[in-house]
Amino acid sequence: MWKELEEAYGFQFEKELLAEILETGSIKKVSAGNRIIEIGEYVTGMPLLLEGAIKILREDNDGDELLLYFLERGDTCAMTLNCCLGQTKSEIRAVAENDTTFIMIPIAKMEEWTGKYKSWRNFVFESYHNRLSEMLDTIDTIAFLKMDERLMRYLQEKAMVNANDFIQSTHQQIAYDLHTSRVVISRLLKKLENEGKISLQRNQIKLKNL
DNA sequence: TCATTAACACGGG
DNA sequence: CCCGTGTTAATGA
Repeated sequence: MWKELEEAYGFQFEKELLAEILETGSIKKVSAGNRIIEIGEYVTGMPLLLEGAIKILREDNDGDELLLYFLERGDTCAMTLNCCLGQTKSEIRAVAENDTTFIMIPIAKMEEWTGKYKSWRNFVFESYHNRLSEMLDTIDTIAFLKMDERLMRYLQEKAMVNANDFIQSTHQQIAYDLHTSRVVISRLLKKLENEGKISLQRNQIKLKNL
Protein backbone atom coordinates (compact mmCIF):
# COMPACT_ATOMS: atom_id res chain seq x y z
CA MET A 1 0.00 0.00 0.00
CA TRP A 2 3.01 2.28 0.53
CA LYS A 3 3.57 2.40 -3.21
CA GLU A 4 0.02 3.54 -3.98
CA LEU A 5 0.17 6.17 -1.27
CA GLU A 6 3.48 7.51 -2.51
CA GLU A 7 2.25 7.60 -6.11
CA ALA A 8 -0.80 9.64 -5.16
CA TYR A 9 0.66 11.92 -2.47
CA GLY A 10 4.43 11.47 -2.45
CA PHE A 11 5.11 14.57 -4.51
CA GLN A 12 3.66 16.84 -1.82
CA PHE A 13 4.00 15.04 1.54
CA GLU A 14 7.27 14.31 3.29
CA LYS A 15 8.26 10.71 4.09
CA GLU A 16 7.45 11.03 7.81
CA LEU A 17 3.94 12.26 7.06
CA LEU A 18 3.35 9.46 4.57
CA ALA A 19 4.47 6.99 7.23
CA GLU A 20 2.10 8.50 9.78
CA ILE A 21 -0.77 8.37 7.32
CA LEU A 22 -0.14 4.72 6.69
CA GLU A 23 0.18 4.00 10.40
CA THR A 24 -2.95 5.80 11.66
CA GLY A 25 -5.24 5.58 8.65
CA SER A 26 -7.37 2.62 7.76
CA ILE A 27 -7.63 1.35 4.20
CA LYS A 28 -11.14 1.22 2.79
CA LYS A 29 -12.35 -0.22 -0.47
CA VAL A 30 -15.76 0.64 -1.89
CA SER A 31 -17.03 -0.86 -5.12
CA ALA A 32 -18.85 1.05 -7.84
CA GLY A 33 -22.26 2.50 -7.01
CA ASN A 34 -22.06 2.13 -3.22
CA ARG A 35 -22.63 4.97 -0.77
CA ILE A 36 -19.63 6.25 1.14
CA ILE A 37 -21.33 8.94 3.20
CA GLU A 38 -24.98 9.96 3.48
CA ILE A 39 -26.50 13.37 4.15
CA GLY A 40 -26.95 13.92 7.88
CA GLU A 41 -24.45 11.25 8.87
CA TYR A 42 -21.65 12.16 11.22
CA VAL A 43 -18.26 12.48 9.61
CA THR A 44 -15.74 10.42 11.52
CA GLY A 45 -12.70 10.76 9.36
CA MET A 46 -11.14 12.25 6.31
CA PRO A 47 -10.69 10.18 3.15
CA LEU A 48 -7.53 10.40 1.05
CA LEU A 49 -8.38 8.98 -2.35
CA LEU A 50 -5.88 6.48 -3.75
CA GLU A 51 -7.73 4.74 -6.55
CA GLY A 52 -10.96 5.33 -8.46
CA ALA A 53 -13.35 8.27 -8.35
CA ILE A 54 -16.13 9.50 -6.06
CA LYS A 55 -19.09 11.64 -7.06
CA ILE A 56 -20.39 14.24 -4.65
CA LEU A 57 -24.12 14.93 -4.70
CA ARG A 58 -26.47 17.42 -3.12
CA GLU A 59 -30.12 16.68 -2.43
CA ASP A 60 -33.14 19.01 -2.48
CA ASN A 61 -36.25 18.93 -0.33
CA ASP A 62 -37.98 16.44 -2.60
CA GLY A 63 -35.07 14.02 -2.44
CA ASP A 64 -33.90 14.86 -5.95
CA GLU A 65 -30.17 14.79 -6.58
CA LEU A 66 -27.71 17.12 -8.21
CA LEU A 67 -24.12 16.29 -9.05
CA LEU A 68 -21.65 18.77 -7.55
CA TYR A 69 -18.27 17.39 -8.62
CA PHE A 70 -16.04 14.34 -8.87
CA LEU A 71 -13.10 13.47 -6.64
CA GLU A 72 -10.10 11.64 -8.08
CA ARG A 73 -6.79 10.22 -6.89
CA GLY A 74 -4.94 12.72 -4.70
CA ASP A 75 -8.16 14.49 -3.75
CA THR A 76 -9.98 14.71 -0.47
CA CYS A 77 -13.47 15.73 0.50
CA ALA A 78 -13.84 19.36 1.53
CA MET A 79 -16.88 18.44 3.58
CA THR A 80 -14.76 16.52 6.06
CA LEU A 81 -12.42 19.50 6.38
CA ASN A 82 -15.39 21.34 7.86
CA CYS A 83 -15.32 18.93 10.79
CA CYS A 84 -12.32 20.77 12.16
CA LEU A 85 -14.40 23.90 12.26
CA GLY A 86 -17.05 22.36 14.48
CA GLN A 87 -19.56 21.31 11.85
CA THR A 88 -19.83 17.55 12.01
CA LYS A 89 -22.84 16.40 9.99
CA SER A 90 -22.42 15.81 6.29
CA GLU A 91 -24.29 18.15 3.96
CA ILE A 92 -23.59 15.99 0.97
CA ARG A 93 -23.80 12.43 -0.28
CA ALA A 94 -20.75 10.64 -1.61
CA VAL A 95 -21.11 7.67 -3.97
CA ALA A 96 -18.34 5.56 -5.47
CA GLU A 97 -18.30 6.31 -9.19
CA ASN A 98 -16.19 3.20 -9.79
CA ASP A 99 -14.20 0.81 -7.62
CA THR A 100 -12.35 3.03 -5.17
CA THR A 101 -9.64 2.72 -2.54
CA PHE A 102 -8.98 5.37 0.06
CA ILE A 103 -7.38 5.87 3.47
CA MET A 104 -9.52 7.16 6.31
CA ILE A 105 -7.71 9.54 8.65
CA PRO A 106 -9.11 10.11 12.15
CA ILE A 107 -10.19 13.71 12.67
CA ALA A 108 -7.87 14.14 15.66
CA LYS A 109 -4.85 13.41 13.49
CA MET A 110 -5.86 16.01 10.96
CA GLU A 111 -5.57 18.74 13.56
CA GLU A 112 -2.31 17.42 14.90
CA TRP A 113 -0.75 17.34 11.44
CA THR A 114 -1.96 20.83 10.67
CA GLY A 115 0.47 22.08 13.30
CA LYS A 116 3.19 19.55 12.59
CA TYR A 117 3.51 19.49 8.81
CA LYS A 118 3.60 22.45 6.49
CA SER A 119 2.82 20.21 3.52
CA TRP A 120 -0.35 19.07 5.24
CA ARG A 121 -1.50 22.63 5.85
CA ASN A 122 -0.89 23.44 2.20
CA PHE A 123 -2.77 20.35 1.14
CA VAL A 124 -5.80 21.30 3.24
CA PHE A 125 -5.83 24.87 1.92
CA GLU A 126 -5.36 23.71 -1.63
CA SER A 127 -8.14 21.18 -1.31
CA TYR A 128 -10.51 23.88 -0.12
CA HIS A 129 -9.45 26.03 -3.01
CA ASN A 130 -9.87 23.28 -5.60
CA ARG A 131 -13.25 22.16 -4.37
CA LEU A 132 -14.50 25.74 -4.30
CA SER A 133 -13.29 26.27 -7.86
CA GLU A 134 -15.00 23.12 -9.05
CA MET A 135 -18.18 24.16 -7.31
CA LEU A 136 -18.08 27.55 -9.02
CA ASP A 137 -17.61 25.79 -12.34
CA THR A 138 -20.65 23.68 -11.62
CA ILE A 139 -22.68 26.71 -10.62
CA ASP A 140 -21.68 28.47 -13.84
CA THR A 141 -22.68 25.41 -15.81
CA ILE A 142 -26.07 25.21 -14.15
CA ALA A 143 -26.75 28.93 -14.31
CA PHE A 144 -25.47 29.83 -17.76
CA LEU A 145 -25.50 26.72 -19.93
CA LYS A 146 -28.44 24.97 -21.53
CA MET A 147 -29.10 21.34 -20.80
CA ASP A 148 -27.44 20.09 -24.00
CA GLU A 149 -24.15 21.73 -23.05
CA ARG A 150 -24.47 20.55 -19.46
CA LEU A 151 -24.95 17.03 -20.75
CA MET A 152 -21.84 17.23 -22.92
CA ARG A 153 -19.77 18.46 -19.98
CA TYR A 154 -21.16 15.69 -17.84
CA LEU A 155 -20.23 13.03 -20.41
CA GLN A 156 -16.73 14.45 -20.75
CA GLU A 157 -16.15 14.53 -16.99
CA LYS A 158 -17.54 11.07 -16.57
CA ALA A 159 -15.29 9.72 -19.32
CA MET A 160 -12.34 11.45 -17.69
CA VAL A 161 -12.75 10.16 -14.14
CA ASN A 162 -13.35 6.65 -15.43
CA ALA A 163 -10.55 6.88 -18.00
CA ASN A 164 -12.95 5.27 -20.45
CA ASP A 165 -14.85 6.59 -23.48
CA PHE A 166 -17.56 4.00 -22.91
CA ILE A 167 -19.95 5.34 -20.31
CA GLN A 168 -21.82 2.63 -18.47
CA SER A 169 -24.98 4.42 -17.46
CA THR A 170 -28.70 4.57 -18.19
CA HIS A 171 -30.49 7.70 -19.37
CA GLN A 172 -32.39 7.73 -16.09
CA GLN A 173 -29.21 7.78 -13.98
CA ILE A 174 -27.84 10.67 -16.01
CA ALA A 175 -31.14 12.48 -15.57
CA TYR A 176 -30.86 12.09 -11.78
CA ASP A 177 -27.30 13.43 -11.72
CA LEU A 178 -28.23 16.45 -13.81
CA HIS A 179 -31.55 16.89 -12.03
CA THR A 180 -33.78 16.66 -15.07
CA SER A 181 -36.14 14.14 -16.70
CA ARG A 182 -35.19 11.11 -18.73
CA VAL A 183 -37.16 12.36 -21.75
CA VAL A 184 -34.82 15.30 -22.06
CA ILE A 185 -31.70 13.14 -21.72
CA SER A 186 -32.95 10.62 -24.28
CA ARG A 187 -33.76 13.38 -26.75
CA LEU A 188 -30.45 15.20 -26.30
CA LEU A 189 -28.43 11.98 -26.47
CA LYS A 190 -30.22 11.11 -29.69
CA LYS A 191 -29.35 14.53 -31.03
CA LEU A 192 -25.67 14.05 -30.12
CA GLU A 193 -25.74 10.67 -31.83
CA ASN A 194 -27.17 12.20 -35.00
CA GLU A 195 -24.41 14.78 -34.89
CA GLY A 196 -21.90 11.93 -34.79
CA LYS A 197 -20.53 12.89 -31.38
CA ILE A 198 -21.54 9.72 -29.59
CA SER A 199 -23.04 6.35 -30.35
CA LEU A 200 -25.75 4.78 -28.24
CA GLN A 201 -26.28 1.24 -27.06
CA ARG A 202 -28.36 -0.12 -24.24
CA ASN A 203 -26.79 0.85 -20.89
CA GLN A 204 -23.80 2.28 -22.70
CA ILE A 205 -22.71 5.44 -24.45
CA LYS A 206 -19.54 5.67 -26.58
CA LEU A 207 -17.94 9.09 -26.85
CA LYS A 208 -16.55 9.91 -30.29
CA ASN A 209 -15.74 13.53 -31.11
CA LEU A 210 -16.79 15.65 -28.18
C1' DT B 1 -39.72 27.89 -26.55
C1' DC B 2 -38.43 24.27 -23.82
C1' DA B 3 -39.01 21.17 -19.59
C1' DT B 4 -41.99 17.96 -17.35
C1' DT B 5 -45.27 14.32 -16.89
C1' DA B 6 -47.75 10.47 -18.42
C1' DA B 7 -48.39 7.12 -21.62
C1' DC B 8 -47.22 3.76 -25.13
C1' DA B 9 -44.63 0.66 -28.35
C1' DC B 10 -40.44 -1.74 -29.37
C1' DG B 11 -36.90 -4.99 -28.46
C1' DG B 12 -33.11 -7.39 -26.04
C1' DG B 13 -31.81 -10.17 -22.27
C1' DC C 1 -41.74 -10.67 -18.71
C1' DC C 2 -38.99 -6.63 -17.23
C1' DC C 3 -36.22 -2.83 -18.18
C1' DG C 4 -34.13 0.64 -21.02
C1' DT C 5 -35.06 3.33 -24.83
C1' DG C 6 -37.42 6.42 -28.23
C1' DT C 7 -41.34 9.13 -29.09
C1' DT C 8 -45.63 11.80 -28.65
C1' DA C 9 -49.30 14.58 -26.57
C1' DA C 10 -50.77 17.65 -23.01
C1' DT C 11 -49.59 21.10 -19.85
C1' DG C 12 -46.99 24.67 -17.69
C1' DA C 13 -43.24 28.12 -16.86
